[in-house]
Amino acid sequence: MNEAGAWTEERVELLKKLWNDGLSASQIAGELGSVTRNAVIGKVHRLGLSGRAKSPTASSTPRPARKAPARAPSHPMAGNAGLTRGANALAPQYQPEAEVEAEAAPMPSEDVVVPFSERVTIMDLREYMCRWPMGDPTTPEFRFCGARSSTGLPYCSHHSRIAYQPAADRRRDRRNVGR
DNA sequence: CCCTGATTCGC
DNA sequence: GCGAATCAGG
Repeated sequence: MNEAGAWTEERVELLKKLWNDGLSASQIAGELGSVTRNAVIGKVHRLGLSGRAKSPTASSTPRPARKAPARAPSHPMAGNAGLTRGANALAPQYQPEAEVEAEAAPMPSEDVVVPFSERVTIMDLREYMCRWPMGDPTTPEFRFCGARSSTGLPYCSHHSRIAYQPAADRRRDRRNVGR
């Protein structure tokens, strides 16, 4: 029996295939199962596949050898509270590369349903909150989406798609993202 | 707040 | 060789 988590020929081939196809490490990890995205990335690098189609900024990629916390961080970052991320195996989006669809609707007036509980006023608006305007700005009932937005972006992932009109999202069968 | 890949380093 | 922890960017 093949041990789950062992890099067999099949898994490596699938890994290379998916990686070459443009899938993200987390997605590949989710597809393979029993492996985290870190494992996938680690294997990818080990195979020498790193950099499938990333920015040419590689030239300016100084790798200052980090300190030496390695795996035994005597003390975490000074003042880091609630930052418990790390091996997050998730499958968010999936974009092969040529997913053209004639789904270019004439802009459906965002019939998106945003929970009121999510809506916030300018006072409660945070940097990481979606600034998608909702309602009439001239009325006191004007609110913002308030959903979490990718740092740097003014809107949440959902409204970003509407704002920038990239393309339709392609759902991907997600497996157990346990570990 | 979330995600992405890249790198390091203990096992 | 493997992968968690961590970094750095988006």
